[in-house]
Amino acid sequence: MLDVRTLRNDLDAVVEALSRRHDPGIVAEVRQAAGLDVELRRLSTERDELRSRIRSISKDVGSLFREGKREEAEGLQAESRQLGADEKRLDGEVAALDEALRALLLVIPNVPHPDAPDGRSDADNPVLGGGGPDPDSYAEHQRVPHWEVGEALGILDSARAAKLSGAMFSLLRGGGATLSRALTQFGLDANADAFVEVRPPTLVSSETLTATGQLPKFADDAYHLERDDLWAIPTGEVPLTSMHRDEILDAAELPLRYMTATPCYRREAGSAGRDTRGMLRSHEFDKVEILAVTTAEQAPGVFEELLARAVASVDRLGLTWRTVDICTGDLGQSHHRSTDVEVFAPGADAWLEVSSVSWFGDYQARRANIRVRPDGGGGTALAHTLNGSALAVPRVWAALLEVYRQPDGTVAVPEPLWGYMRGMVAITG
RNA sequence: GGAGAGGUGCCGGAGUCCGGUCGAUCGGGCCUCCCUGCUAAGGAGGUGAUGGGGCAACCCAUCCGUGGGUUCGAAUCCCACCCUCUCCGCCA
Repeated sequence: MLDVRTLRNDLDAVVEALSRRHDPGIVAEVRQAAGLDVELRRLSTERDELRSRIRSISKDVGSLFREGKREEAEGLQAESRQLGADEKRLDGEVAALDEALRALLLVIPNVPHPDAPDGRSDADNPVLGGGGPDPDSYAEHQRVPHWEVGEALGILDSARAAKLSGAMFSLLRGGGATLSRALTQFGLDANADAFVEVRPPTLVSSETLTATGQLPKFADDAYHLERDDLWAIPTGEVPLTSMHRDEILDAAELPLRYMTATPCYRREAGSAGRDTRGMLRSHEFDKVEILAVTTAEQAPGVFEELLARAVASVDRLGLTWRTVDICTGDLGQSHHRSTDVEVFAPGADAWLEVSSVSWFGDYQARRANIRVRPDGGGGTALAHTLNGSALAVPRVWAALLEVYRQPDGTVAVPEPLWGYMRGMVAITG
């Protein structure tokens, strides 16, 4: 959520920044919010003045009664009753305005970072760099899509997954299941030097899902358990960010770094028919997430660190990777600046997004009310939050199946994973 | 799921029966200063958040789990809900 005060003090700058998202509706919402804010302050000042008078009259009533001046006190009571009626009416108006303003602020997206490249869609995202084998260097036997490789080896069973839960769920077995778990462990171990492992709840309250920005705007994308009013998390970012909700942190203890391996649940409401084959898009998948809570000053450096870590893991696995700078039109609602990491899947002949490293500025911290007390003491400031996938298990799993497919149809296990595979160095079905 | 106890400031803990001078006693912690070879002990003062206004000193409002209600006035009375703890039940 944006700071209303920036709308108040420099509306033009906010409008200019948000217009880079190339969505005219947003600008209209911002202007509307600025108008509500003016009205809200006018009315709440009026209300506060009334309250102040009521309080002072009430004090007088108390002392008059004690002095036995009953009649005088009753006169004041009548006056205060009158003021009370006005106060109640005004307070109702203020509450309604406040709610309207908050509702609007919750759907207005974050301002893009000045360095975020301008663009309208993912087609405009510039490639920043890359590594690993040349995408053209892959041999014929590696150009088989993972869903065929997996089904042939009997380690991916989409039919049975559909029997249990419907389309877009996956069921892994044997070496496929082990490989998936190995990737999770590998992703955690790669970051354990600097990140505290957390095993959070994966069913969370509406409040928690609002803090990170999924609610209210993207309710259709998440699974909701109505009876208990709980939501299945779409990413580990959700519980990790809310861990410090409504807390004031000491600047000296920042940055806080957390990592978590969780299942992620997504309804994929707008993606029916896209990537329906294999492991590329699924209602439930595993992911290792890394996250940091920082001061504003620390944020840019930590952003680079998270990105470097996301890249390091796929690079160690021997995959072809590239980083993509997310342009203003493709930036997520809460994102201030984002870089994606993609790996090349020679069988599917596609670049797969395996990580999105994002800096949220104070946008999430304002929703979540995560504050920082500066080193020398003094007033609090909002924290900055950043996160990224350290390892999105199914897509890396998919790329590995294709890249490491041998001419005989078996899949070699890359060396960094050997220790997690119970001695398996190849998946032979 | 059943029964009971409880949620107050950075922490502990009063206040709630009997509404007013209670943003809140007291203690601890923390900060500044004084005293003292150092440290400890001792003494004095200070110490919340949020919103609004003001160049500033400062002023106004809100906050005692949350939301309603009663009242001139609510931490205190009434209603609903949430959470924590203890015991019982159930259970990976």
